[in-house]
Amino acid sequence: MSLKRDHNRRWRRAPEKRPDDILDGALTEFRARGFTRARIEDIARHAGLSKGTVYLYFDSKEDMLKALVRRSVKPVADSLKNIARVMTISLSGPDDGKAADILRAMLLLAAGRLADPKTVSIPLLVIAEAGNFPDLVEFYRHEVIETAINAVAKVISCGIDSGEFRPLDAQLAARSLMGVMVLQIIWNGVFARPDDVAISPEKLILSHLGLFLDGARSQSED
Amino acid sequence: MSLKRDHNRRWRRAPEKRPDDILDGALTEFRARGFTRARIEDIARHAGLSKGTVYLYFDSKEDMLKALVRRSVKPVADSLKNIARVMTISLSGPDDGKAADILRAMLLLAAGRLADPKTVSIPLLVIAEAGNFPDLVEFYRHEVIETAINAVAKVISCGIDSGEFRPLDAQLAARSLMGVMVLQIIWNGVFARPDDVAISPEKLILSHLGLFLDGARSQSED
Amino acid sequence: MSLKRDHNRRWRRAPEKRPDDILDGALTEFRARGFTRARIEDIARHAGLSKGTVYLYFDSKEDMLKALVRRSVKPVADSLKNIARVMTISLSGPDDGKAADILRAMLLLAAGRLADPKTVSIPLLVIAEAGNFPDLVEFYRHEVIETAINAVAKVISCGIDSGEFRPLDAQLAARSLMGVMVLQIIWNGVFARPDDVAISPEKLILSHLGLFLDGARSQSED
Amino acid sequence: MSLKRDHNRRWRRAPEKRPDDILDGALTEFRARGFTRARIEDIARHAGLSKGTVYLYFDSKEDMLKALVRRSVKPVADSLKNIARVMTISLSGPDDGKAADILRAMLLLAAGRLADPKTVSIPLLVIAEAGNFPDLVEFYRHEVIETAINAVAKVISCGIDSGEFRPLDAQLAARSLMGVMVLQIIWNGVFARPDDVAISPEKLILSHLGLFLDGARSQSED
DNA sequence: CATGAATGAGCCTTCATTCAT
DNA sequence: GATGAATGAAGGCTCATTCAT
Repeated sequence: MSLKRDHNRRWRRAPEKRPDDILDGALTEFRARGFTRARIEDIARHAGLSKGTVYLYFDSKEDMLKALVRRSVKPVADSLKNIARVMTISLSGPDDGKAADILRAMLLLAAGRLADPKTVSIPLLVIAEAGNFPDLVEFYRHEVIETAINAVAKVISCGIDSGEFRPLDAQLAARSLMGVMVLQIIWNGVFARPDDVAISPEKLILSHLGLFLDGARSQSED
Repeated sequence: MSLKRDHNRRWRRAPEKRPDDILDGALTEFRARGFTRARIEDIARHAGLSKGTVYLYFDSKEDMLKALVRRSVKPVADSLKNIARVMTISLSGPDDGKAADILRAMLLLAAGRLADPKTVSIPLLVIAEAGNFPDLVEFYRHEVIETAINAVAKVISCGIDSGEFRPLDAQLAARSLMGVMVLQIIWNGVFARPDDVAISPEKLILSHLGLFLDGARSQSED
Repeated sequence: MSLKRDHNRRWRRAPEKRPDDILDGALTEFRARGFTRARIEDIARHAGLSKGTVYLYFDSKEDMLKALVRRSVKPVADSLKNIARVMTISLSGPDDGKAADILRAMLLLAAGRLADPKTVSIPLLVIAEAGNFPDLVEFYRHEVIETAINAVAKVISCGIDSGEFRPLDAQLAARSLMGVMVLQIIWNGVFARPDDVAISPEKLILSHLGLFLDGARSQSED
Repeated sequence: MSLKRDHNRRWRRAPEKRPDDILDGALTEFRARGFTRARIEDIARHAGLSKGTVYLYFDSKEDMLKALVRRSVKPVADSLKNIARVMTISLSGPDDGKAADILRAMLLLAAGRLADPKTVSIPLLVIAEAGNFPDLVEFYRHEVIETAINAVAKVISCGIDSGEFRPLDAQLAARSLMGVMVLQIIWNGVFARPDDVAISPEKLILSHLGLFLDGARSQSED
């Protein structure tokens, strides 16, 4: 048994996981060196494969990028499904603060994702390569950004309708709410250093939500 | 033959403005095709120069990127100087809403900048090339991000101290305030389409500020 | 799982015919895409086999090409044997026109072959890959070209000796006779389009032979 | 003066001749190793240039092949123009043997070209790469083959009309006439060895023409 | 100073060949 | 025997940079 160990360096991982392993490697390299400068050979090495092998799973480097973004969309969709569930539960609860609770659930869920560098890297990649892959940008905008903003805006609208919030432009308010997350993605993915006192996403988001909700509930004094 | 020399040459600018022209061209190309894929020849053409000539002004493509970012820092510093002036004026005014007014001035100033694509492109470029130029990132973090956040946080702190705002974590609150701007930069620079109904930066920021200020002034109900 | 093994496999031929099937596939691909660009996998598919399997029958792609040419030599040898038979028969016939009859038989036999694209492709392949396989060229020259030309030249010599033809350089005259066939091979294999009014090889050859024989029989007026 | 000799190996040849030098190198390599296996670097070396430089003159390897064929068409057109001149002169001469003289002039002109390996290589290249470049084949067929065959056929037709030749299918007869040349191109370009007793193109063609003319003038006995 | 021809390092992609199953 | 996943050499093309003019 142990004799077969690492024989000729073939067959290291379960073949079924190859595409995913490759995408992980691609993500790492794309983020570290940018799409253009990332070398297929390095990506392959991350997955314990040789250069040529990745072409058994992906047609081109561009294809990898697209698969990467596509793969990152699923979690967003799943998240939104979860939120819908929270929403349903919440709607059957007591009358006050429903929208607030849902928004909190949404943002905390998102905050949870911010901890995973793999998740955070994708939007950064899309941003970095925007100029070269307009269709990718369009896809991401539609499947992630608009989907998420609209979901938040809808909850805010409900809150306004039920009188929980004062009248607001829901689209703008949604952006007010989402902005911090974007800032945090950029911060963590681009500017944060290992030696930084990491800002807790939860704290940040609860603080933000506190300000937002108080503001949204108050009668504007301005 | 030699009579033809120097004809149909385009629009020879004052040599003193050359570096700036080149940087403008570089910015355009860097944003359109990414740093790696941008070609020196195209950058040169934007400035009405030939390939070789840009090397009289910059040592390398990398050098151009760094100069570009360095150049973009000045406006930020200038802005903050302006804010300091506003602050001084405001402090000599009536007692209420001073911090609020300063914050409004700061954000509107920033909102004004968001309209200029040239300004907006720089942070996107830094984000895109973060992996390849750590020192650039560090420079930008220190000279722009931290400077700006700290300025905002300081004003918020003043507002808290004067009782204008309820007790808040000024750093977190500053991020709450700045987030929308980051979101807007990303949106305009990456995802917005020409046919979009453009979101007015002023409206967005005033809406955001309204929520923030109301929230910051209220006694938290949460 | 293991139950599915060996299903939807295509049409398993008798293993004895494999090499020939493979060579047929190789010929098809070599002609369609050139030797270098032909892919083993495609060749294998033509024979209903998988990539690896062809290596059980041939050592390399180069080996396939050589086998292909070797295989094409047999029909030439067979043809010449047939001609020898015709010659024998003819020799026992009446005295006039013997050489002419033999030449006619030879050319018509060859003309028959010109209709088969598989036959015609081989010399084209040899021509195309001449630079890369000098030994192949040498082999083909010796086994096919020289053999055929010499056979024709020999018949012409007989015709001269018997007075049927005027004195001629038999080698040159043989080339005069064979040239049209080469032209026709090139034309059909390279330049002819599907929508062309196909030139009948028989007509062409009989016309050619008519000219040649009249010329060879006449006393030169030039 | 001699100090500048070979300085940094730049500027060896007259730049105006570069494209032609490159094409010569390409022709050499294409013939020696086939289009696919020919390496740009080797082609460049033939012209005393580096790899990248050839891309200043040609867009791609394919482009070189096309330019090569295009370049080879001009001599053919020029030849045919020359023949037209010969034809005009001949027509004003004595009545007998006009068509024969013109055909002799045409074939001898062509025979002269056969001595130049550069000329002979082109059709071989077209034949070798036919499968990969159908448009090139079409171009060559139209601009060279059909043009030449039609020119010959036209002269033969004149000869028939004037009673110089017996009734013949001019298209087939033209092929009878041209075939030897094709054979000779193939022979010289593919099968001939340095140690062969070279067949003189003139002898071959005069012999061929002798047979052809005698045959064409005689009243068919067959 | 300005030019742009020339250079050559760099990398994606293909595919013949191998070999564990 | 048969398979097809894996390997890695090879080469076309791009473009930052240099430098003779």
